Amino acid sequence: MSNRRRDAVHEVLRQSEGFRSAQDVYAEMRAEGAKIGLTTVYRALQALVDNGQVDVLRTGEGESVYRACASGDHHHHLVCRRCGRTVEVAGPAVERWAEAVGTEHGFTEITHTVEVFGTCPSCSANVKAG
Amino acid sequence: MSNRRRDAVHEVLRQSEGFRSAQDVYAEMRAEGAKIGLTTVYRALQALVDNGQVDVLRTGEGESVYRACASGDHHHHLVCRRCGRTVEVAGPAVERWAEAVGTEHGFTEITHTVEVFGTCPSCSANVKAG
DNA sequence: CCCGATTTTGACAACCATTTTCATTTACGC
DNA sequence: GCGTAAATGAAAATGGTTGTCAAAATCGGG
Ligand SMILES: [Zn+2]
Ligand SMILES: [Zn+2]
Ligand SMILES: [Zn+2]
Ligand SMILES: [Zn+2]
Repeated sequence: MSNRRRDAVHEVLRQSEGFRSAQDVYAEMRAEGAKIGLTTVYRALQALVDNGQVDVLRTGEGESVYRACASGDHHHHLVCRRCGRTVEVAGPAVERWAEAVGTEHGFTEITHTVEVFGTCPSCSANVKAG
Repeated sequence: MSNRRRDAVHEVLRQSEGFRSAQDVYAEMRAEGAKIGLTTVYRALQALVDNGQVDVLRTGEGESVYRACASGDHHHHLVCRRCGRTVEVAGPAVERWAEAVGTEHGFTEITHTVEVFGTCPSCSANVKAG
């Protein structure tokens, strides 16, 4: 099932370094002349998430942000809190730990969320130079 | 700096098993006859969080939920996705992993968020019993 | 093509947790 | 008591997200 709008939204995310909000994607597309509505952007993002083609997470301010990740497999993110640059990281150790801590307490169907934040090399440099 | 309202809100959280939303806490206090405003509940919760006396996290639906944790030290949570029952867990391995994965990519000032979800023993039992 | 059926779209309104405003009440120092 | 500063809360504003629904695009025969 293909969809032109959905592909356009997906493409915007592909061109992005880090996570982007729906409003943000919408603004960029409009700025570039695309004739698309905010509602459709939300729907496209939701569809991409449901399809596993895009990762989503919540910011501390309660905003959903999206990213087209290279890997379709389960992974986590190392995000620069200044510029948003994101690196995909695998963490077998964390996967095992989460599973272990869950079963240890008798819990089943264990899932987890893990995000790592920091200041990336270039942003650190800018701060020093700043 | 003491504060009657703040203590009342803190007490409600202490009596709770898992994380509670601001609206939820407010509703309970009103139901018990307390004469308090929603705004004040929000302010009290924020103050408790700033003071490190309460942990906060965001639900998938974008709602902030709060919990009075026994430990003031850095820790994480194992939360039952059905009844909300929460266990505080320490994870030295995760702490080291997060720090390592960050420095490995040249990131500094590394922080992280980790939450583990599952179905607790009693909820599993209830499901089987139907 | 032509038309009716189906899906997609998007302007606008509705939602809802949270924040801001601001007038009133309470607490504190003297 | 009195004056000042802090706390309170009702009501309005905010803002991201979702629901509504009629118009527009797409599809599939005939
Ligand atoms: Zn950066
Ligand atoms: Zn994982
Ligand atoms: Zn449970
Ligand atoms: Zn930790």
